[in-house]
Amino acid sequence: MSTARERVAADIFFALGDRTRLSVVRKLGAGGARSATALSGGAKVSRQAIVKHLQVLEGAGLVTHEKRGREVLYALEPRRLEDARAFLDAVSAGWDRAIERLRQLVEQPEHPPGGAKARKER
Amino acid sequence: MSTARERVAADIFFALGDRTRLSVVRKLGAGGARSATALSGGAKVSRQAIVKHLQVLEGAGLVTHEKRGREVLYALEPRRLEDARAFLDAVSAGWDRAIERLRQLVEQPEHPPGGAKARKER
DNA sequence: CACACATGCAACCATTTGATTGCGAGTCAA
DNA sequence: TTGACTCGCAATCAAATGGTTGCATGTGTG
Repeated sequence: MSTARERVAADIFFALGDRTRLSVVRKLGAGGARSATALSGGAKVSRQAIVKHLQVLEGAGLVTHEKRGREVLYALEPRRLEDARAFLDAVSAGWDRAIERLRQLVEQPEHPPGGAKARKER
Repeated sequence: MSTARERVAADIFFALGDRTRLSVVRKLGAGGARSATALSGGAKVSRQAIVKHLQVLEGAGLVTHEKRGREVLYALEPRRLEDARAFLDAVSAGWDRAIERLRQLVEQPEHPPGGAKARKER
């Protein structure tokens, strides 16, 4: 039952599936922890928009926050990125196996398992 | 810069950031090419919903379609998954470097390497 | 204290998303 | 030809999303 893990993966991918959020993730990955105000500096959207995006990222577990005096620093959580990568790897691996099975069927059309799903020439 | 690539990555992640679509991707990865009707068999949504999701996936380059008689078979495009993984790797690598720089600053606050790069936090 | 700065909260808005339904058209087999 | 099956298109709709603005609160510094 990969349903639970699948939901987690969907949350992660959803969080990454926005240009503004992806830009935030890249900035955090490249430069370390920063505040929402600092992050909104180079962005084209307002600070509040950045804050909402950070909340989405944190909801997906990709980011954590820490109060530091009067400001709040957000930092990347690279383990979550690892989870996303694991999902991609799993799908890719399954696809490779499927391709291999298909090739074996094509190269050895001895006795198809059941239904005659053969293609017709017209 | 990386803006163009970032947009592509965002499209890929967006396409993967939906539970129904992610389920479709996993099914295609596990079982090979299938039609939209076949994919909607086990799903909780209608065929048209699946078709729309497949169009989103195809728009992100994650899936291709091929007409096969009266039905249309959709197949996974694993190279696009590779692109997504590459992005995750790049962010993780950048994060590792950032951590390393930070640790060096903490352990040796004497003379930072190089010049006055960008350690002006506000 | 007073001021500047950073955050938090809430209301509000336009657009997008995800999904449904109905119907017309193409394709295959009996 | 007829019937069964699959696909594509269009209209429609509720909810989510991304964004803004205004204002109140908290925090550090001179």
